[in-house]
Amino acid sequence: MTTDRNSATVPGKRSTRQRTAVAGLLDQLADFRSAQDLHEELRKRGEGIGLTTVYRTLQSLADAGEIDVLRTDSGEAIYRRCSSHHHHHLVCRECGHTVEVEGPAVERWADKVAAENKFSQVSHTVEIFGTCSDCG
Amino acid sequence: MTTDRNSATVPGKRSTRQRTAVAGLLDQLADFRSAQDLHEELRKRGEGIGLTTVYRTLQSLADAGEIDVLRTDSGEAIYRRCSSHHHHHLVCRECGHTVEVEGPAVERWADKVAAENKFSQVSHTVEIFGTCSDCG
DNA sequence: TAGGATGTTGACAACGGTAACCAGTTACCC
DNA sequence: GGGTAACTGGTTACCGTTGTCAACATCCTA
Repeated sequence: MTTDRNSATVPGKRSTRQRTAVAGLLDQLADFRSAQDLHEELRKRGEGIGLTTVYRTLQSLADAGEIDVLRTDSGEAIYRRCSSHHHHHLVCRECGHTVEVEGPAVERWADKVAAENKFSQVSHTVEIFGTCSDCG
Repeated sequence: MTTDRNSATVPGKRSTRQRTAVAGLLDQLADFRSAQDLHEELRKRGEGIGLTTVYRTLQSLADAGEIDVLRTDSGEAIYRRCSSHHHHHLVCRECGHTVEVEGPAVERWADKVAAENKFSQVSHTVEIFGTCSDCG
């Protein structure tokens, strides 16, 4: 263990009850969730926390690379605590269940395509959506 | 030529001046553009057309598979006329310049990963973003 | 080709997710 | 413990997008 993953906070930020609660909830959940979803869950658990604070906290966690952000078809942002190394996702459309996947060949392919077309500062999004065996 | 690509309209829909204008503009543009962007461009060209109509037309074109839809980091939808076969995009973050790319190996990889995890009805999004040589 | 049924348009209002504001509160450092 | 700078959260504002509905255009039929 290189870092303390639980109750992980963003360096340079103060440790508050609210931030701890958001980080802690994300640690427990395996699926991608929307900000409003997380806010509702926190209140359901008795955490007094404002929606604004949830948005702010998620944003700073995302900026710090602590969590991953995806967009649903409707354009809503969804968040999930992920491992720190580069990876992609296999996400169930029904329940949000997520599997982290790796594809070294895909990384190489993307870099090659970008280079062939003289693009620089390359990033890519690769997400696979489907219906998981529980929902199938 | 199997189908008439220019002035392409959606089957079952009436052919109106506004729909023709939107489809025609998309035919001319090589880059991904937002609905508001397209609306502004059409008005600049003297086309009387409402923003609502632009949104509706883009939606029906997208539903019919006539155009591709992507989401920017900010969640805004952007649209582009694309070839009909399955492909992905290499998109310039600065100017929206787009290159259609293919990656058979990526398709196979995505299918394999999904199958290994027992996911069905699989789709995937693969987009590469970077800075093109003109903007670099 | 006229006339009507029905799909389409567009100004406007509403909506939903997200971000800005700012006064009150809290964590951190000495 | 006390000062200060960061944080919180209710509220308001924002922005992309969609719903509404009366006026209108298209297309079919006679």
